[in-house]
Amino acid sequence: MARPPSTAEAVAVTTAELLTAAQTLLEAGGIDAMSFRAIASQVGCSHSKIYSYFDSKADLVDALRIRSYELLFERLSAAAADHDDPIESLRAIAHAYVRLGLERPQLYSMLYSDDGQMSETAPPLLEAKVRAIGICRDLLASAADAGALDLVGDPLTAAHLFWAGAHGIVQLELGGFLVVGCTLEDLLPNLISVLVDGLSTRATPSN
Amino acid sequence: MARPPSTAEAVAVTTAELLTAAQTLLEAGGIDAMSFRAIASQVGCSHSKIYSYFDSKADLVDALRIRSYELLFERLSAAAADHDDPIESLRAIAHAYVRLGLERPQLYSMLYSDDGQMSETAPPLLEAKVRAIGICRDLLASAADAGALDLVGDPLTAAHLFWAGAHGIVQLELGGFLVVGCTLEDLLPNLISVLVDGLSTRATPSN
DNA sequence: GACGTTCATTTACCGCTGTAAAGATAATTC
DNA sequence: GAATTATCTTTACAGCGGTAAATGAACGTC
Repeated sequence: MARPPSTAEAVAVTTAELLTAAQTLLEAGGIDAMSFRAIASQVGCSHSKIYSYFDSKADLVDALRIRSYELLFERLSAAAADHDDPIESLRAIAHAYVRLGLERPQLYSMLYSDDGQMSETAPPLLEAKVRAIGICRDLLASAADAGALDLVGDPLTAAHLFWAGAHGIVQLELGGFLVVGCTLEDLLPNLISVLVDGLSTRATPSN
Repeated sequence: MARPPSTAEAVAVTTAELLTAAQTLLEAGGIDAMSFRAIASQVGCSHSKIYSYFDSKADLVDALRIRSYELLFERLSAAAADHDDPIESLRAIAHAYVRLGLERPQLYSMLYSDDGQMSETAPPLLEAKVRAIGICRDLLASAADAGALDLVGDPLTAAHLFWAGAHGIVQLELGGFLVVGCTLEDLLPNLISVLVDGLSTRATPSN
């Protein structure tokens, strides 16, 4: 009777194209360079077309956040899989986390920029976060089970301490907050050993 | 022979008025509510007048950042002065830091929002940061001197760990990143004790 | 094959932003 | 009062996110 709507596939393809263009612009020129007009120009369409795929700019940014959390998840998973010892895996994911922040600062900053309040796309965003921090929590639990760590609190709280510390260090570095005399190369190993030591009731100093 | 330029006092007064209006708007309605036109409307002048006192919006925001760092410095100083024991002062400033973030989220978020690159007003901004973190560094040094803490690294690095951890926790809370089952009230005491314990070679578990 | 119908896209417009230049005002000296 | 100069307001502009009307293209039906 009428023209059938686009297939879900076609929509997904276009959505991915838009997100890729947005990400490219973001990483090349910062958040201000990621305008609807610039995205449209990049993919060769009008800016109004984007509204057929995202209700608002906040929604597009949320979708880009989810995508970035999945990238983070992959990086952390790969880093964790490189080691058998859970403590070594913890070190590895901490380094991988910081590395992502340093290599792709604009993408990283976007992860934590709260454009006003939580948007409607919040549930999948939360899932992406939970999966990412779940890696850290599971490693801590494994380390505790294996006796390599005497965890005082629960693993989830401990994982949040790792998360907060790693994020804090990255943000201090990216924002130029590190006071002269203190470098990220100093901070990261210190943070890891301090957390590993401090999270144990019987602290055993490590390197 | 001609109209004399405004006195430095008058300029300072108007500058302060503009900053106060900007801060009010920021804390009431978020960063988007802090437009030049809104600021001008608040102080009763035209929006272009602001350019006689700040070269750009980035400069105005930088000035507001410096002002906010001074507020942070005062809060931390007051918190530290409340105790004789440097370790207790450390706990106090950590709580004061987090409290400021929770009480004034918009102001706090602005402290760490890097509008593009470092602006021209960077030097005074850096000074404000150094003064703020200096409080923490001095307390750590005092604790180490008094034998209350066996500091492994130098106090400045340790202070950055406190800073990074506290900032990370605040940002996780403000951004709604805390996974269900983990609250800020759990995290903050944990962070403090973990850092205090972990920063000592001979860790002595505390509450 | 021409016709409506329906979706997809473009065009045009709105109010807003930061910014810059032009015009008006106010304050001083002669 | 005239001239001068600093300050302020007005006006204008390009770009933004967002919306609605106008256009274009693909389809099922006759």
